[in-house]
Amino acid sequence: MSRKDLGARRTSGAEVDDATATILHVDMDAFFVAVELLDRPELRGEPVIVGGAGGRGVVSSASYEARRFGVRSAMPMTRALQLCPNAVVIGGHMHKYREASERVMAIFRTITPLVEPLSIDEAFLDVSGATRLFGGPGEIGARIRERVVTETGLTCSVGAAATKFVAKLASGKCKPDGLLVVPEDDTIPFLHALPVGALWGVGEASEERLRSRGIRSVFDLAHTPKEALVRLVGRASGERLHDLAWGRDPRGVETERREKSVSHEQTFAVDEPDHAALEREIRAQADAVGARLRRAGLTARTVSIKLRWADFTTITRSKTLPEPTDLGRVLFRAAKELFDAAHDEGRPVRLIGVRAGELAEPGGSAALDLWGEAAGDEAWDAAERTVDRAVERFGPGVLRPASLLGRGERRDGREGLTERANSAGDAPAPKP
DNA sequence: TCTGGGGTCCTAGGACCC
DNA sequence: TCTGGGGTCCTAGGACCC
Repeated sequence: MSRKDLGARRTSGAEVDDATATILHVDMDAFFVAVELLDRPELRGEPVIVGGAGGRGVVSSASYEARRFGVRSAMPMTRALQLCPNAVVIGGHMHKYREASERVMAIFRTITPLVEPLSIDEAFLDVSGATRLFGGPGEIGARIRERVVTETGLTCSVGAAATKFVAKLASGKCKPDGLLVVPEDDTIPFLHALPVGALWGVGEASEERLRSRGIRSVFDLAHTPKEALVRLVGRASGERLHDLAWGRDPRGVETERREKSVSHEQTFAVDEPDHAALEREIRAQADAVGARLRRAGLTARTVSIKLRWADFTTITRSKTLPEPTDLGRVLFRAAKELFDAAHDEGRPVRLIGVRAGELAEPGGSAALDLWGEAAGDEAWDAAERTVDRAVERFGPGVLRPASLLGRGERRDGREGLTERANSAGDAPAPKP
């Protein structure tokens, strides 16, 4: 019996009690490849790989035909082509995948507003409030699968369970093009049969450490004392793993998540030894990061750079800015400082990257930036126009000159601005 | 085989303050 | 005079995920 049949059987009727399995995990099948095949139907049934075609490319997505040869995502392309020399390699088109992703997520949102996109090609849905309208979770899962394929031409797999991580395991288990409901009562036997590596957060390193203590299955994990796990993999992971092994996962479906950092990085086709060339790359990356911050209406308070040498050793260097910023110029200045201190002239660099962290909605700080930009040498009315711009950009509720710019709020010691700003906020003031 | 680009989270140590 | 413990912030590195 194929997995597809299994999925169909499991949800076909009354024999499965799905009332408790109200969290759905929907995962698109070989997503990037599937989107490409919409434009190139003649490749259907062939081994197809989406990924970096160059010497240093890796596999992003592989068709199931290619997977039969052992091709996996994140595998170096050279290796993939050794395993499967006849594979058709397609470079990625992220905009197409993003568009397709939006269409699919929109379908989910017609079922329930409680949708948590987990990545470009998967999402959690809380359907506990949708059962009256659409039937049980199994029925809803089937409906979603049908709608996705008829409306986009893409297939997906759906797992349903009482908790997020079991739903995700379930969708993985019935892939591709399947559906699996794990009722709450079946959770423990379902989990305990899995290898530890199946658990979210157990990668190669943890799996190896656990194996060294004879812990191979989730059953083994569940029957290992929590403190022993903590000693093996750390406090947070140990406690979480122990909970997961007993089906405990209190996380709800969260519709809003705010990004915590924005970054760009680049691996060179050939290692780059030239300091000036590397600096140009950093400048371009810092500008791109700044542009993204401004578009998202965010500011960053930390800047980091990442350097990977020819031998693949990787370092990061970071610093906290005196003021949050969304300006590429400011990000670059900080990044260049870090780079100059970290790079030995002439040492070949494989990868370089810039990241902005500690993001915030620019309640006060970005408004302060605008003030600061204008105030350096500028006249009073220029500063006033800046306030207008800030209000226009962030809304009147955000800018509160008296409290934002009042006593001791400025951390850069530009006293004159504080003084003038105070006057502006409190009462009309004479021009200086 | 030789390892992308975008992220998140955790740990640990040192500085600093109370 | 010498010593403590806790909290917070900053930095670096690493595991992990898609």
